[in-house]
Amino acid sequence: MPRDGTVTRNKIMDIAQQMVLDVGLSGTSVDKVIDRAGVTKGTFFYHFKTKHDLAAALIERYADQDEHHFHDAMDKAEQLARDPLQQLLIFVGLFIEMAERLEEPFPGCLYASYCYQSGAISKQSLAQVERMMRFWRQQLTAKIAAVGTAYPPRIPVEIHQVADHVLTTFEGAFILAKVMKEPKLAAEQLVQCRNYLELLFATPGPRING
Amino acid sequence: MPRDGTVTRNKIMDIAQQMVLDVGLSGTSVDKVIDRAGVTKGTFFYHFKTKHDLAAALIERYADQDEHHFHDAMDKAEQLARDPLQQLLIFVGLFIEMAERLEEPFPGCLYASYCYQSGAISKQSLAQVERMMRFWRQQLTAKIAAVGTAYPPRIPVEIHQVADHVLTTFEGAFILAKVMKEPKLAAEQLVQCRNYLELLFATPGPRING
DNA sequence: GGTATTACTGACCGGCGGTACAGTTTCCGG
DNA sequence: CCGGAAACTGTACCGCCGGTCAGTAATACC
Repeated sequence: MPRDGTVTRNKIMDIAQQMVLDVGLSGTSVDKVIDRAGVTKGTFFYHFKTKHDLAAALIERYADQDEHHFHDAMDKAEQLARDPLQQLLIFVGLFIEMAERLEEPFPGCLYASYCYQSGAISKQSLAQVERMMRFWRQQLTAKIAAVGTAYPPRIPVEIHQVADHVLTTFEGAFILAKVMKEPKLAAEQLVQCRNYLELLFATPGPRING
Repeated sequence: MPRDGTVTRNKIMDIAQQMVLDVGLSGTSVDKVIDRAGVTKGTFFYHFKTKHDLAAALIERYADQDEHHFHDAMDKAEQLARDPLQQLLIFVGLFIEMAERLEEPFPGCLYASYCYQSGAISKQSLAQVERMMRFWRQQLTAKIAAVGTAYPPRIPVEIHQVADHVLTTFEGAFILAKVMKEPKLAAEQLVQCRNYLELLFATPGPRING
């Protein structure tokens, strides 16, 4: 047998994540996972002590990827512009571009999946989800605070609530897109979010759109 | 035994809905439901042919209540103002008031729960969820279209996408609030949504906030 | 070339899951 | 007061579920 077990481990995780996003963690049976992955039960429990262990591994990997996506987009945005408002709008714009590329009804967000099964998820995995949401809030709050000093908001707002609205839009849009079977919906809703940011911090002067 | 079975039936449904929102449908076992409801298994399957039958009954009842809430709020808004923009802002405002009253981390939305378990839910129940979301879209699109003719949007938008943003905010905010354990978050995010509507349709003239 | 370690197999188990069903109590119309 | 429907009970069934374990194949190292 080959020596590198990470291949098998990743295959199991890929299939499991797919299933979790489809039927939830409780609905995802080990039997079905190993069946689709083409491995035996012994293999599964060699890589993961328990089913909760798998769930923890899934959310950890997902959070890692998420954090990388965030930094990639933010770095890119900060390279493309010096003005904080432009950076913010570009940041959201990059995710709009990504969302626009989606053709089929995409799987959804693992954070939301865990959230709506919270009673069946370990405290640690739940804490990981919360940590990631606070990460988004913190990072975006910092950026938007910088925007706010340069461009006074046209309506008095709490900066961190504006930051939260970006994540809110993500999570909400995923649900709408899934239910309505309209992949484009995610991008459309992010556009609304960007519109809000644009209007909120727009200088009253010349013109907004162009 | 009492003749009115609807009491028992409702008790089962109440407990089941609570559990579904906590652990998902797959995680909600009939055994636990009847245990908490204090009835026997036979009783359960007298009222519901199958577990999927219960799920269908739950979403049907939920949709009914949802539709009533919608109409209640819209009727009230239309009574309190004649201007469509004011009606729209009041409509959202009424939901903000409701959300502000929440003290503890509230249960969440059944639509979202079903959405993130779609593979384990019957086509009919899923169709019901989709129908309700299209109901919201349609109703709000009509109202916002009226607003749009009176107040030209400051950014060119598709009206139905603006309508969708209200539902998007609801669904997204529920998730954030649950994960962060901040009940107030739902209200805060609806405020952001109202801000967007306000800014989008504001007359450029005198002032927005007051 | 032997040995320790890693990667994997496949059979097995106790329990809980949803479901069926035959019987029992309650109540209402006639 | 009696038949019959509605509401409910108790139990038994069986498949699937998460998890265990003893064993085997392949490789890495010495």
